[in-house]
Amino acid sequence: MTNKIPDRASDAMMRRMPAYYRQLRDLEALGFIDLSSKDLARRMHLTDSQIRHDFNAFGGFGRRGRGYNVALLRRSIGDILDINRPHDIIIIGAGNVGKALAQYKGFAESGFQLKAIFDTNPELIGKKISGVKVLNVTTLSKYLAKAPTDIAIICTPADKAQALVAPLVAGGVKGIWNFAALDITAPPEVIVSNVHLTDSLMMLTFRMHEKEVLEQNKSWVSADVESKP
Amino acid sequence: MTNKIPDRASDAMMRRMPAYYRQLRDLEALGFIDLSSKDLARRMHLTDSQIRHDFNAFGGFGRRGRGYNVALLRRSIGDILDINRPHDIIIIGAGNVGKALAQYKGFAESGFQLKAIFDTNPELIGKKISGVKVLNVTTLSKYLAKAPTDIAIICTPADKAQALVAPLVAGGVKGIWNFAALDITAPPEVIVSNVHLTDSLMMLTFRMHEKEVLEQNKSWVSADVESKP
DNA sequence: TAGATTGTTAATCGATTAACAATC
DNA sequence: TAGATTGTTAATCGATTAACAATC
Repeated sequence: MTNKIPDRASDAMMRRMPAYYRQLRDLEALGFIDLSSKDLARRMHLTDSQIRHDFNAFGGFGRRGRGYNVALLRRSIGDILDINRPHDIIIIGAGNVGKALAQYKGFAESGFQLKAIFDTNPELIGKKISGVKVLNVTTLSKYLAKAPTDIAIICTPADKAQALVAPLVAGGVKGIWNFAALDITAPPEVIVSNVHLTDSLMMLTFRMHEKEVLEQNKSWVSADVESKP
Repeated sequence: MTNKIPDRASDAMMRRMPAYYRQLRDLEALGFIDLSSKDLARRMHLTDSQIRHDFNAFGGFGRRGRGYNVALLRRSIGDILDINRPHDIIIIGAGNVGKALAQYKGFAESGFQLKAIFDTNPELIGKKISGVKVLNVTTLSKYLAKAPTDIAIICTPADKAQALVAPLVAGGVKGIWNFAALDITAPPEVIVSNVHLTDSLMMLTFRMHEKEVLEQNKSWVSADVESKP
């Protein structure tokens, strides 16, 4: 309500925001009207204190004694995430990853509208992937001049990714989601998110291995304790 | 060297580990022999202090006055991540996401070997996706009994995901990477990573929007300053 | 009103950074 | 040896949690 001027949100908080949104969307669909921070905390395995703290960083959307109105809260967080309006996106690179993302249903459900796919492969250019035309990447700048686009998803080979940044930025793209295996950099007016799919698998094996080691240590310790009379 | 008994690593540190590994792999390929925490820090936009702190949580792999041996450090971090050995993986669900992950080259390069794909669609069962057979999901338990598997990647519709956990755990799977649109839970002996692709897009629009708002506030402030005589 | 629950400040906890003795 | 750089402890910073007055 208070419409605070927020500082830049921490990464930790930013990561929680979409989870709040999903949870509230689900609860709204289930017919929930009001919800306390305590209830939400239980569902999301967080503390109620953290939830109130997070929401209050943006001004506070609750009513003392009553809790939060689910629909209002969902809309407010949607505003903060800027997903209460549609976003036009394009995909560059129609290989495995690009094609899969193009066919992915979840984006459209959240208001991300795929408008075009770009590639260099003459066999793909002119064809459609899930109803969206594949265009020649040489026409990218011309396309962006005509069709303002919020977000570009880069799914090209690693060595082609960085070169795309300049035309994208010049064309007015404000966010880049990069799946190419090499981190790209962009001027500060553009947000870049570099994704490394194998990193996630490595984090999984790291935790799997860590658990093994910790359990091994635990049993050493108990063996040690047992060996003492 | 000291082979410390580590605590559970924080999420923040865990996220840095694969990035260290990639960086060191690249530097090793480029022929680097020694590397100081300062050099690595510059390359990765971290502080040297944090890097030494991170490495020392696992025992310390450097030599005072000389820095770190790149090959040794890469191998040590590989050990910590447990990626110096191959891992067998299976994919369950051969839709868009499952198929794309099956065709993704990056996994094999990091020692993640796709051994089987499971689906319910009779048209897919028996066919191959990038050289790997699609099996009937009803044979999953039988398969796991014969072929011990480290990691399962779930790419099924949301309502099918949770039911897979029991057979996977019973079959000895130690890690689950879940792309289904609903969070799954598993007993504590198994590591689960729930991925939400749209969350990443929302974080992008969040930062894009935040930047807009912050800049708007900045110009209000400067307008305010200017308006004062 | 009494009970509930927020908004918000203070206390705590944990992660990052700084500093420097150890040592190559 | 002198210079460099780690390993490690202490200081700082920031995020999370606790507490409670405000108020529905």
